[in-house]
This record gives sequence, structure tokens and C-alpha cells, in this order.
Amino acid sequence: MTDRTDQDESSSARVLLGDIPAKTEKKPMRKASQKRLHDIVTAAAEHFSEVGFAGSTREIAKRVGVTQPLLYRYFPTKDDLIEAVYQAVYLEQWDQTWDTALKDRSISTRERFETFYRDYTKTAFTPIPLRLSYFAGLRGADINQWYNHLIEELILKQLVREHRVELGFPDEAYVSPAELEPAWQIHGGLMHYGWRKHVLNLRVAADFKQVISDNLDMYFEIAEKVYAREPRINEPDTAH
Amino acid sequence: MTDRTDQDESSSARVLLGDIPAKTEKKPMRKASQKRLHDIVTAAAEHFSEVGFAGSTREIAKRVGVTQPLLYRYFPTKDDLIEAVYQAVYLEQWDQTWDTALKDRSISTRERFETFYRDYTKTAFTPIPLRLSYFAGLRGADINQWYNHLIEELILKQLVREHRVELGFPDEAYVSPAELEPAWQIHGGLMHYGWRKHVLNLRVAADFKQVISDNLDMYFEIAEKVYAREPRINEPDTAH
DNA sequence: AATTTTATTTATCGTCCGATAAACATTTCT
DNA sequence: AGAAATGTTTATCGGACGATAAATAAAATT
Repeated sequence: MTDRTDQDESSSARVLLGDIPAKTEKKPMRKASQKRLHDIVTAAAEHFSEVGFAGSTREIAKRVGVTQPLLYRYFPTKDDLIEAVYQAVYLEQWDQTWDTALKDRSISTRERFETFYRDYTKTAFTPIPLRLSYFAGLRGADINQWYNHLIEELILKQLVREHRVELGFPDEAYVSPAELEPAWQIHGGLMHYGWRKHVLNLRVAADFKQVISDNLDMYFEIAEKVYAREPRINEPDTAH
Repeated sequence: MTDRTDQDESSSARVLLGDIPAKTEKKPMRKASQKRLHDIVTAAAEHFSEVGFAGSTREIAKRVGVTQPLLYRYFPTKDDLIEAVYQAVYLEQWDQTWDTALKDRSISTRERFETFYRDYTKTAFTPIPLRLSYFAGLRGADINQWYNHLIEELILKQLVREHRVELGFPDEAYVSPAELEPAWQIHGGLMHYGWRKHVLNLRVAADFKQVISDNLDMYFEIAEKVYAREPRINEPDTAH
């Protein structure tokens, strides 16, 4: 976040769930207002998750129990409200500790990633975040690109790197698109489970932990073959 | 399709791509009109695939090069137009021969399903059908339920059944949700490839045939274990 | 060529939506 | 308690949208 235009105006749009009063120079937001802000974002997330981001501000206001123009006290435009919903939902489901936990080589990659997926899906695979995520993707929202980049960089590439090392391949940072793909397939398969369960409302396998486990089994069965296909730069010469 | 209300009225909404003039009793549609109908549905599919089904009839008309009220000569309501888009897109991508091809036991299940997925994704994994499919899913459109049911019944359950037989398990029709899940994971992983490529515009593995192949490898590596978990009613415990 | 049928446009209605301005209410500060 | 600041409502505007009615243009029928 570049703070160039820090004191530009009083827009509270970027405040996240009412816990950051922008700058201590200005008076902090009243507690009741923080709650209202939070309620608005929550109601908006719910409504948007149901009908998409074309959902009306009037309906959101109705759910909060206030009049529609009041929303414009908290967010200058509807797009700012949408942005706040993005921030709230995406950041809410992200656990900072994952990054380091996935690097802990005292635990097998298999176990690290199984733990990760159990945690991750616990929050991310609930109807509201899941549906919003799909809506955001279709809308071409920047945050979705960013979020998937996060998944790719922090989770999937990490899985490949750690697993490669575990198998005795040279320890290098670079992960090719082809090497990454099986990991994405696992991730995508699980996403689709959420899609079927929470969006399409289809009957799915009841034991989700088993699904995660089976998915990882699939990955670990095939991964080595894929790694081996990749021409490694490390061995013959140094370079890079 | 129940034909109870066959002659109910002149609504052309259910006409698919202008090749069925409802009933020969009435005069057939002019050729120019059939083309117009086709163009409208095509333009609608394009527009809806970009912005969702909230897209405006005015924009669609603009793309066809006609005025907006003209659309209402061809479709009584916007919902009827949407329905026509569904029909056109979903039916367009479905090949009737797949059903039988997947049952041909002179070819290995592996090969049958690899062929199927190469064909299937060729049309289904293009931006317009893919995006429309996600929009329709989020919208809760009946046709999406129906379509996924089709995938499940005709493709995935078939895969499980045929593969089980190939492995020496008893030949029975029933496929449990748990047995079905790995197949859905494969399907979902591929769907997510399309999602990443055509919706999120992320960089994906270039060789999609390889992705299909690897995905099926994953499936065939793990499937037997999953089948074996299932308590069979047919035979106590003979089998392979 | 005249007439009927079909296709298309022009004009318009009512509704919903995002947003603004001004009045009113409540809380906080002194 | 009174003034100032903050929170909320009422009223309203302009624009977009789905849909309808009537006028006009083009094609088919006779």
C-alpha cells in the first residue's frame, strides 16, 4: 500500500471492518458507527453473494435496517462498498501463519498440505466467500487475480518446491507452469467440490476430509513423474 | 420434454437457433427471420457471457444492429431470451455419440475417457460457454442442475462402472457418492483449468492434452483404493 | 398492381437504481 | 445546558432498463 495520498480525504471506504480509523490525526470513529460500518459490509457481502454485484444498495440498507442514502455516508460510491466487501472477505479467510507453517520441514509435505487444506477450506468453502469469489472472478476484479497469485506463490509453488526436495531433486526456487499444473488440479478439484456443494447444491461426498486426503494422494502419486519431465538447469551448469 | 401444452401459443422462445418452426400448422418462419433469431441468440450469448445475465437488451440489439424493441418480436420476455441462450449453448456443446462411445469395451476406459475429455473440452472450454456456465450456476438456473446431472450420470458414473469392471469388481449399476467423488475431482480440476485460463486469464500450463493425461493418470492411480473402500452388496468379498 | 402479412422503427411508460441535497435527530464536547 | 459534531432520514434527480403501442417499411400473396 503506497501512502502517497494519505490525507487525501475523509473517505472511509478503505477502512476494513471498522477497526482502522485511517489516521490518528482525525477523531476516531464512534463505536456505533464502527458497528454500522461492519453491518453494512456484512449485509453487502451477503446480498452480493446471493445475486452478484449488481445487487442494489437499497436491499443492503433494508437488511441493515437503515435507509439507502445512509450507505453513502460510509462509502462514497457503490464500487467502494464492493471493494470493502472484497477486502473483508478475502482477508478474513487468509491466515498469515500458513506461509511459515508450510515451510516447516520437520513435518512431511503431505501432512503440511493436508493440514493447510483442512484449515483453508473451513472458512473459504462456505457459501458467502465461495460465491463472492466466483462472482468476483467473472467480474474481472483485480483482487481475484491478486488472490490467485497468492495461492499460487505461497501455497502451490511451495508444495512443489518442498515436495521436490523431499524427493531428492535440487532445491531451486523456480517452478514451471507445467510443474505447477498438477497442484492446481488438486486445488481446482477441491474448489469444484465447493462449487457443487454450495453453489449448485448438488449432492457431494459427505466426508470432505477423505476427499482432501484422496486428492493429495492423487497428487503425490503423480507429482514425481511431472517433476522428472522438467529439464533442470541446476545440475550441468550453475547459471541463474 | 412433456408435450402437454404443445399448441399453447405462438411464443418462439423455445425455438432453438431458428431451425424448428414450432408446428407445421403455422407458416414457417422466413429465412431472414431465422437468421435474425440466430443472430440475436448469438449476440445475447456473447453479451451475457461478458457481463452476466443482467446485461441489457439494448446492448444486445446494438450488437445485432437493430433496435431494442425488435427483440420482443422474437422473445416475449428477456427471460425467454436467456432460456434460449441456455438451450443453444448447452446443447451445442453436447455430442450425442459420447454416450455410446463411452460404453465401447473394445477400448480401455483410460483411452475412452481421454478421448472424451479431449473432445468435450474442445467446445465446452471456450470463453463463452464456460463463462455462461458459471454465470448460470451462480444464478441457480435449472439447466445447470440438469447439465451437471447429465455429466454425472452419463460420464462420471460410467467411468466408475467401466473402470470397476475392468478391475474385476462386480458389474453393478449403483455408484456411491464417495466412489463418484474422485471422478468429480478430475472433472473439477479440468473445469478449474478453464476457469483460470478463460475467466481469470492466468497463465496456465500450455499443453492441455498433457494436463488431461496427467489428470486421468491421477484418477487411475487412486480409483481402485476408493472402490475397495465401498461395501459391495452383490458379493461378500470375492472379486479381483 | 393491390392487398395482406411480416419485419422493423419511433416514441413512450413505469420502475428501479445510484447518487445528492437538505432537513432532522442524536451524541459528544465544553 | 447549550453548542458543535456526527448520524440518519426525507425528498428527489437523472439515467438505464424491460416492456408496450402505434407508425412505418419491406416482403409475400393474390
